[in-house]
Amino acid sequence: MRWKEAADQYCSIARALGVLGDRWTLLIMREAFSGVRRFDDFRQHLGVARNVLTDRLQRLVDAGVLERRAYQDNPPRHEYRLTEAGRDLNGVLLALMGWGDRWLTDGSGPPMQVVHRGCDQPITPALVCPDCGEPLTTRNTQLLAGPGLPVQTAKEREAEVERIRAQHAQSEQPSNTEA
Amino acid sequence: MRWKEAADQYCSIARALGVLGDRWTLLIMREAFSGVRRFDDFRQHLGVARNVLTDRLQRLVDAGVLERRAYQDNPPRHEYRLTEAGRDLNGVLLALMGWGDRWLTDGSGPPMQVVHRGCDQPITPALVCPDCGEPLTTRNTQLLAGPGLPVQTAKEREAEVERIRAQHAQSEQPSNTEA
DNA sequence: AGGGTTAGTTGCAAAACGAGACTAAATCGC
DNA sequence: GCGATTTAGTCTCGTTTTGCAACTAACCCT
Repeated sequence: MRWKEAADQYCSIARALGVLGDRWTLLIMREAFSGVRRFDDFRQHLGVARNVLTDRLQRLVDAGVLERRAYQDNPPRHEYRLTEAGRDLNGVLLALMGWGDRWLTDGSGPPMQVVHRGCDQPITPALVCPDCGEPLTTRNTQLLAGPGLPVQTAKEREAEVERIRAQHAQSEQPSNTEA
Repeated sequence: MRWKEAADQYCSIARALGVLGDRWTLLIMREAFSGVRRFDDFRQHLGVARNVLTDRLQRLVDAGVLERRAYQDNPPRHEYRLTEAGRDLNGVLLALMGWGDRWLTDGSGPPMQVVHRGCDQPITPALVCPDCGEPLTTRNTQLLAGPGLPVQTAKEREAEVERIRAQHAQSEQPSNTEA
């Protein structure tokens, strides 16, 4: 995959990563969420090289995640603001933060905490079924082909899943009572 | 930032991205979630270079997200399996997929759909407050310093947030009724 | 013995990145 | 009025990281 092809894949994760999937982009978004709008502030907070920052901001603007707008005319100066699509990345960032809190802690607790206005105390955001409110896990969810997946592709994937499932039989044999 | 420093930052997003934040890693995890365990299957599904895949798998094992275990002895062959930390990335991947579904669609609908066993119909996972069940947005949540953040760092950040908030006053002036 | 399978390693060329110098246009201090 | 400063970049160059293809290793099948 030569990375332009990300958008062509029949997978929203791949598409999303085509926009967001490099070392800096999601950190840039984190800064944007914390209110940063200006080139030099992004640069200093992150320590990212100028040319790289230029490139990433441009991509994010192209992807419709940030908006470049003038905040003064003389001399012309621009700032980068979250669009609605950008604001909608909230969930991705919270999910990442939660995972980091749970698995990459140094023992002193989370560096930052989410507070829900109204409840007014630290929470750990939960990913739930919008219908019944139950938390979603690997075991109680399933990924099925949607309308955006061509039938041919769906069939090929189904066959591949079958082939791989067959491998699992082999691995489970060595006296493993484990799931 | 020279990328070893990710783990040292007082930010769980940065820490998480220190493990997951490159072009391939989250795609590798997507494959792992779909049941893939073997080197050559990862390689063929993703089209990633062998040496890069070797490196990424090793990092994921070091990070405790995947586990490398033998599935046969003669010749020795290994497979890569999700650990509990790996399985817990479910939320991150679902968040990414949801965002991609909403903002990077080609008009034909989502390629894949989440089905909650029990409800048995396609859902869009929701990120909610675990206490009251209300959906979390940028506007009804707040990030505050947690116990893992040194007081000195917290103070510095507070001052910086203040400086940046001052910039916003300038931007809002040009006859913008917008929030 | 020859070919196939699986999980890599190695070497080399191409692309991406990092650091710092440099530019442009206007304002600030004096 | 003049040099320093601010902001948002661009340019250059040396280092890293990738991608690709060839090769290795250890075993199986026929």
